[in-house]
Amino acid sequence: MVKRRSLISDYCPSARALDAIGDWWSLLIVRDAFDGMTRFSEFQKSLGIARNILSERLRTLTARGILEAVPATAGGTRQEYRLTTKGRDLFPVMVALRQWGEQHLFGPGEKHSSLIERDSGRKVTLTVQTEDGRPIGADEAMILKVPEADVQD
Amino acid sequence: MVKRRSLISDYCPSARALDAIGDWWSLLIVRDAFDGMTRFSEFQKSLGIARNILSERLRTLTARGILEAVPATAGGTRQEYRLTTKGRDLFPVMVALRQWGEQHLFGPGEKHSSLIERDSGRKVTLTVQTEDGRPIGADEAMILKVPEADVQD
DNA sequence: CGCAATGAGTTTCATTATGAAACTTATCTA
DNA sequence: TAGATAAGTTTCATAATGAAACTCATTGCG
Repeated sequence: MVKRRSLISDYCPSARALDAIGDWWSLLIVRDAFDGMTRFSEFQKSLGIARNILSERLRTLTARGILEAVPATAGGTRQEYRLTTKGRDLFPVMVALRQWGEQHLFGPGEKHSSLIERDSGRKVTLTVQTEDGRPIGADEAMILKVPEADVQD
Repeated sequence: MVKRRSLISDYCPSARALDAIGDWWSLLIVRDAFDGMTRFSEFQKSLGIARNILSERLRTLTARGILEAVPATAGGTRQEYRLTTKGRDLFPVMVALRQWGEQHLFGPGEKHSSLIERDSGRKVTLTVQTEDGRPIGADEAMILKVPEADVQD
């Protein structure tokens, strides 16, 4: 398998995003990180991921600035993996995935975990809207491409 | 490589969502579908994906009800792949990925395509909020787990 | 109409990524 | 201090992927 073509030079932000976190495990690790997990073994137990793969993914996520590795104890060699600001900014992505999953991947009456506001207990939702706050749907939006003239090879 | 463990029975909607569309190509195909592509060769050219893999992915996305295959011409054997309602409901996921990509994966001054409202030309953004419309951040939200008692093995 | 070009796949084969298990240090804990 | 746990790394078998060649239908087009 010739190494997968990188989309890092693509001018579509979604493509670059998928290039960074679009592999199988990364977003699951990030989900667990949002859930408060920080240690290698926590991720490993939660996801059932092979330890060599987890090791590689944590390294990559750290290299990409989504997680940061901080020493768990002073002078120790063990690490804690924490979300960076960049990582925490993936929150809307997680919420979007969750919302779609709730809508389409659970049977009626089937239980699932929920995302709520800590203080009020209210359900958290996500809205696509224009700058001035009007919610809109996919059919009302369009992609404005980068003009060819501005794209350097 | 023993077949990847499915997360379809996970009670976390994000995990199920990733199980459905979390592989490398699926969301890129969906992105192109949002962009109006419908034909095998369009996807193939746009993504540079191997044709056997594209074939398999289109089959899977169709089986999962995210795309639907409709005959391109009456009596013909060629297909058109169109987003279903379930597929179009992935719009917020795409917007979330795009927004994160714009924020974190482009240098200052580097051009990228933009998502705008067709009629007004206004930028489209995405907000995480409570039911009553107040925007909130990741730190104000928490996951409410399914009580163990309600989870059947 | 007939033939070349294109579209939409499928098959085959080489290579890479993944998973499981065993192995290695380092760090806790009783 | 010894045994248990944490955090990896190495090794090996297997599955997933990619490229290219191949197949068969459809489309142009002269």
